[in-house]
Order: sequence, then C-alpha cells, then structure tokens
Amino acid sequence: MGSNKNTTSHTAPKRVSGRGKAVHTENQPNPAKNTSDALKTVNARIERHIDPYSDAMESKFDIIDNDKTQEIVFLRQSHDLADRKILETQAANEALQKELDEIKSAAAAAGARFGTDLTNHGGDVDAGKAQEKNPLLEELEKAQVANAALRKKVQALADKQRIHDVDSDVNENVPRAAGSAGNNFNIQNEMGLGGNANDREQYLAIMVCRVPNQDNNLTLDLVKRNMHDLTHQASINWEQPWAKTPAGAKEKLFAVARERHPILKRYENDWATEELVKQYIKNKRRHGYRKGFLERPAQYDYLKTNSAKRNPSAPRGPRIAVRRSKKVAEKKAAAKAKGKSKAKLRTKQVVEDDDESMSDEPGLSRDRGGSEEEDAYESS
DNA sequence: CTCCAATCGTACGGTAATTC
DNA sequence: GAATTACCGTACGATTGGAG
Repeated sequence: MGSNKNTTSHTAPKRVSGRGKAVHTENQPNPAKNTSDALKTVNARIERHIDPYSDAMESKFDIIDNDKTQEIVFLRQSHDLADRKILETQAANEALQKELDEIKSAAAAAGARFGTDLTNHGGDVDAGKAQEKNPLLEELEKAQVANAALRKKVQALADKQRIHDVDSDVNENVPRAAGSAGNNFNIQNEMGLGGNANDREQYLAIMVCRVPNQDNNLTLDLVKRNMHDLTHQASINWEQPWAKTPAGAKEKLFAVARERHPILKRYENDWATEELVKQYIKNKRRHGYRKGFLERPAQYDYLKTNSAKRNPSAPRGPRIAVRRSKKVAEKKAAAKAKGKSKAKLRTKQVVEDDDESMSDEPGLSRDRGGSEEEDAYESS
C-alpha cells in the first residue's frame, strides 16, 4: 500500500492523549525543552507543510492513497497548527507569570525594608511617617501601574482566546438561516452571493471552480479544485447520507475548503460549505438511483408514492416565502376547525400570517391538485 | 413534577424547471 | 446531457405547553 511509511514515522512517539501532550512530538524528543524552543520547532515544521491535495504532494510521495496518505498528512498538519496555538498561549502565560513574580518580589523587598507587607494592600500608611515613606509609596505606585498593565494583558489574552479561528481574517460572521437549503432558503442568497454578476462569479468559483479568463469567459481553475473534487479527496462517502458522514471527514473537508476559498471562513460553523456538499452528494446519489448503479434504501419508497399523487401540470417556481406563510395559515385554519382553544398559538406567527396570507394567496396557482388542504385553507 | 399530544425543525429522495 | 435549484410529502427526534 503506497508510501504511507513516508508519513508515519516508526520512531515517533504516539500521541496518546489530548492536546495537553502536544508539545512532545517526534521532532522534539526532549520534553524538558522550554516553551520558546518548542514553539520554534513547531513553527519550523509548519513551514515545511505541503498541501495534502497539491501536485507537490504527488511528487513527494510515489503513490498517493487518498484514504490514507492524504488523511495522515492532513491530520499531522492539523496537530502542528494546534500545537502552535497551545504553545503560543503557554508562552504568553509564562511571560505574564514572570512579570507578576518580578512585581511581587520587588514589592516584598520593599516591604522588608520597611517592615511592612505591601503585597496585598497599597496605601495603608501611617500619616505621621508620610515624609519618611515617600520612596516606598513611589515603588508602590509603580507596582500598581505595572499591575494594571498586567491586568490589561491578561484581558487581551482572554479576548484573543475567545476568537476561535485565529487564522481567519474575515470579520463577518454569517449565521446559518433557519430551515433547510432549497426548502426554506437559497444557499447562494444566504451566502450573500446572489446579488450581481460578480457575486455569481464568486459563487461559481467555489462550487465548480470556474473563473473568468482574459476574454472574460468562465474557465475551469484546475489549481483551486472545486467543492466536488474536495468532497472526494476528503474521503466523503457520497453514497451515504450526510448525517452518516464521520465528523472527522467533515472537519477535514471544511478545513481544506476554508484554505482554498477564504470567503467560506465567514460562514458560521462552515454552514455554507456543509450545505454545498450536502446538495452535491444528494444530487449525486439521485443520479446513481436514476442510472441504476446505486440502490435506493427501501425506507424511502414512500417518496415514489408521494410524487405520483402530485399534479404534474402544476407550476413550480421560487415561492419559498409564500409557502412558508401558507403553511402557517393552514395550521391556523386547522386549529380553528378543530375548535381547539389553543390560546397560545404563537402570537408572532399569527401576526405574520395576517400580513402575508392575504396578499399572497389569491393570485397563486396551487402546486397540488390535493383538495383537503385547500378546503382547510378556504375555511379560514 | 410527570405525562402526553401538538408543534417545530431538519433530513430524506421525488419531480420539474433552469442553467451551463 | 449533466448539474443545480425549487418545491413536494413524509419520517423522526426535540421541544413546547396543557392537564392531572
């Protein structure tokens, strides 16, 4: 099997536990090394990183086994990046601790000179000896200033920790819309790339990697590789529903996608990447079912029956918002019909319904020939 | 507090329309 | 013709809210 030996060092100590052990890796056999040395080592390793999906990868390893070699390389690189993050935090903490110790010892020395402990309180000074203690007060003042600066640093560090993606230079944080893509929202629009031609180009660049050439025609950008390619390279089994995809494979895909297309960093928890991939593998499965090289699970046989009931001549169009409001109206009607005193029918929904259903309903052709819903609807 | 029914949110594969 | 998008009905787990 390929060149896995190149990626897994037999002499390397195994990463037994969590991130706490991160500093101790194969390139750093001596755990007694200090933090800054360890950080240097990790940074040096990071500089040597190669893209697991690049041509450089192929030239480095004789045989690429997509399921193993790339995954191992990717994971090792992820560990290095995580190691660096930990070491940087550790170094900052050590520096702060050192500073704190110095201040404490200075204060203790000053206190010893005057036979008073000044490390815990400042300024409880006898008025009669004010003149005599001027130098001490000065030192105390200095210590307080240093202490304030230290607090600031600690606060800044804490703030930095809260920003989970330190690599991201994208300030925007676009949350995922409620509902499901295609049903309740349009991926492209929710990504904010549905506005103009430039937006469209950006979207296509992510999805199918088509970028404008000199003649302004869209051509394939083979370097970046598209979402489809990345899906396969990340060992995503498209024959299985997305929910069954291992979290590790998903994370790997997200990370590479973020690297390829930095704009994806702005979508909270990689929802855009996820929706794009879900959409792709869903369509791919469907294609397989049609062509007959993939067997549809029996649990979804009912869908076939459902579609048979549908009115084939009914028009289809972008009516997501309309459908949403209709659904609310239908539920309200059903509740009324039942005579249910569900006093707490969400007031917010009722208000929305009153606004929308009146204006949307009359001019619309209904998708289905089904009459029961229509009846319920009219009865309201 | 517990039980239970209603409701909500999400996921699934289906078809049709649209885009490339 | 393949890929993408919009909309469909159903299943299912989680949440909510009323009743006892």
